[in-house]
Amino acid sequence: MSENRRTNDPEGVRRRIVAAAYDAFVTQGYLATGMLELRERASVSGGAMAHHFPVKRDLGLAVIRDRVSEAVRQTWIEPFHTGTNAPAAIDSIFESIIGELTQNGRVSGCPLNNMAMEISQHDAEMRGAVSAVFGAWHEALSASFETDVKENRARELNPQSLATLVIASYSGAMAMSKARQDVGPLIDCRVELAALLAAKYR
Amino acid sequence: MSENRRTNDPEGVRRRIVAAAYDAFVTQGYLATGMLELRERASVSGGAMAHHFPVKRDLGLAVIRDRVSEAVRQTWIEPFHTGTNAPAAIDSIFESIIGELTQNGRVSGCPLNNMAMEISQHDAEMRGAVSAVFGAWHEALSASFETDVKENRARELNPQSLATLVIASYSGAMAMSKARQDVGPLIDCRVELAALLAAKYR
DNA sequence: TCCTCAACAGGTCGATCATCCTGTTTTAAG
DNA sequence: CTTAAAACAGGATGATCGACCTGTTGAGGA
Repeated sequence: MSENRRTNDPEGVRRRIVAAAYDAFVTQGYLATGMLELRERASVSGGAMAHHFPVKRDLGLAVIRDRVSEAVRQTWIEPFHTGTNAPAAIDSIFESIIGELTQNGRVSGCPLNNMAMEISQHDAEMRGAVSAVFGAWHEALSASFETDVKENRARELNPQSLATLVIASYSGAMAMSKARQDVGPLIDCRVELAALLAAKYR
Repeated sequence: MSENRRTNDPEGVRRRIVAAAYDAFVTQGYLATGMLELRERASVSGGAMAHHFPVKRDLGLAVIRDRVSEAVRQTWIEPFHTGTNAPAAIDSIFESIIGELTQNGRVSGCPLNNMAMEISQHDAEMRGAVSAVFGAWHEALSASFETDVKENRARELNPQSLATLVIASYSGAMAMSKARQDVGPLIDCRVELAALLAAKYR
């Protein structure tokens, strides 16, 4: 009956906060984003914020575990379950990411890498959460390489170290592209990785 | 005659501030380091700090232009002027960095990459300074590759994109090593890059 | 010697930060 | 229906941030 009935939607409020925090952390950084700004972005009161995330650190952990890991999974793990071989999937991922960055005009960087660089020396638990996402990413890639070796699509190939190279070159290229605000480094790495993988897959 | 005679050493004070800021920015990050903390680290008064660096941004620019660029030059550009070919120099650089990180026990990351990730979306001028260092780095590497091609030590090689791959994979591997606090990713990339370059240089 | 300004000392300022507090409303168990 | 706890509202709080202020001391040119 009362008009301004109080919202009582725990999961929804929590999701709104985490979503707003993910956007802000990825585009501006963790430290550069204040809790007050997040309250406004998510349209929640101080009481609601304190209830769901008493300290900022908890929110950082939730963003990594819920959103960042999901983003990595969708863009870098899911494509390897479509049946194609690893080089084709990798090239397709680079292509779509370069396309997205080109059309929206600015490079905000790899979400995982952004979080990793800023927090890994401050908080051991957040560093662990970031490390776990890197681990899952690396595992998916190396498993894909290993499958290709077992099914004789490739040979003379170390799945572990090659997966590391792919992840590292992507992360580094994204960092360079972010610093230059230009997708050139990503394009270069796409070409070089494609040539490198083609050599191993023939 | 007076005992606590005031120090009057502009260059010295400035160098102490920039040195302290470089250490702090690289190990903790730019935003995580306060001006008060830097005053204490460099043992300078608020007046001296305000005189040399009225705003924090000026200090960030000085650190990038004086220290970060010099660090990149010493570790990643100087070795290519010793006469050896590019792959040998690159492998040697990886070896020494891995050795240093292993013996001092912790991974604080690539100074350039640390600064780049944190500030490139906040300040256009600092982003430009970071971008210039990346540019010098890339130019030195690609010039070294080009020399090797001209003198028939290598062929079928794109100096530009290959240089990007080397820088990106190093930066990315350093980011991963920092997140995991383990030099494994750097070792993997060293091995993979050595094999890749060996194939192009035979 | 006088004088000007860079160099430095020490403290202060408002703003913003993350966190916490009291009080009220909703939910759900008993 | 009662009641305890979760969910939320709307501030308040001390700490810390970057920036700045007035005053003093040094160096160097006229």
